[in-house]
Amino acid sequence: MAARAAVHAHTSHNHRACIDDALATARGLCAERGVQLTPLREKVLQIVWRSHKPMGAYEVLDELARSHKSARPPTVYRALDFLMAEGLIHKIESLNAYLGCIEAGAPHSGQFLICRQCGATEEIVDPRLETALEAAAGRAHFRPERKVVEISGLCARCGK
Amino acid sequence: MAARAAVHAHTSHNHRACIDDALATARGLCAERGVQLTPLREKVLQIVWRSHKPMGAYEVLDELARSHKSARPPTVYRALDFLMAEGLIHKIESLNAYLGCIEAGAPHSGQFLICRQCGATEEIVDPRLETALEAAAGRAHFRPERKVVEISGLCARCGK
DNA sequence: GACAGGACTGTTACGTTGTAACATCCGTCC
DNA sequence: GGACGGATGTTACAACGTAACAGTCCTGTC
Ligand SMILES: [Zn+2]
Ligand SMILES: [Zn+2]
Ligand SMILES: [Zn+2]
Ligand SMILES: [Zn+2]
Repeated sequence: MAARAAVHAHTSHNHRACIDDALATARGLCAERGVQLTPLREKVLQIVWRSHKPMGAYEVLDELARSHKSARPPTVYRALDFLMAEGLIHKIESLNAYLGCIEAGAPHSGQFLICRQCGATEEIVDPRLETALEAAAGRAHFRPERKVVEISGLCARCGK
Repeated sequence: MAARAAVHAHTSHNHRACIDDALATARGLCAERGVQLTPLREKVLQIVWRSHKPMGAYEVLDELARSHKSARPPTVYRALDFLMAEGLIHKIESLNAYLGCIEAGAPHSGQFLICRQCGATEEIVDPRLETALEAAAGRAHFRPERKVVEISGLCARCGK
């Protein structure tokens, strides 16, 4: 797998590299696992990765339909479901939208920082926060499986 | 404000007391703030509090319509929006459903433990987790405003 | 080569969740 | 009385998501 640059969603950067990296990683993981990253699924992944802003399913559909006339809601949702199952994208529950995963291959629920100003959403992988979540659940005698953490506010750039 | 029993959502308890307490607290807070907890809004709050399972807006609507023939989606969404604005209920984003707040009056984003087996959802107010969220955001130079924390899994009872 | 099975995609139709926009009602203030 | 602001009534629609069945394509088997 290609080395991953430490890019922050809200900063300007060579986003082409983000996309190429995500696609290469996805191809590698799917090959390893013996699942099919079909052209359709890859195209949807590419569309989701067009930016660091979570993208709604119908927005993906509109994009997809430009090159794929037969695209319908199930087309998109099936691809999104596949990509989520393989850990290649996340759903942002508070926005009903989807975002490329920056740590594909390492199973995890995402932790997200969503800028309400610019929309850029950064996935963080913070072991201390993960520990705190486990501990909080443990104190309540709860066995956690999926952890949704979505923090909205202002990113470094928009926060002045 | 009435003293609040430390009740866990998944355990059996005198739920009537939960409801009475929530309504009393709501009336007190709205009076203090000079906002109107109208009969309609109070009824919706009561319906949301019927259980410790998050309730969908259309489920609320069905209940409400039994006693309020003119109820329509906007009727319910306006009441839910008011109750959220006053911090009397929370929206559970991962379920598109609504839950009574156990700490009304103390402004906070909720932290929730959602049992996938029995559906009971417990709101926790865990200062250590809160601190960890703030710290994680801070390390990313992010200024948090709203924090969505929804942990799904098995509650103490369902986890065997 | 026929054929059964499985994975993927096409297609139609519908279910669920949420909102815009405008009308009406009602109490308060001048 | 008349203007206003807050709350509710009412219609229509937008946005998000899924069920169900049909077609395609590949592959393994006989
Ligand atoms: Zn990028
Ligand atoms: Zn991720
Ligand atoms: Zn209770
Ligand atoms: Zn609360």
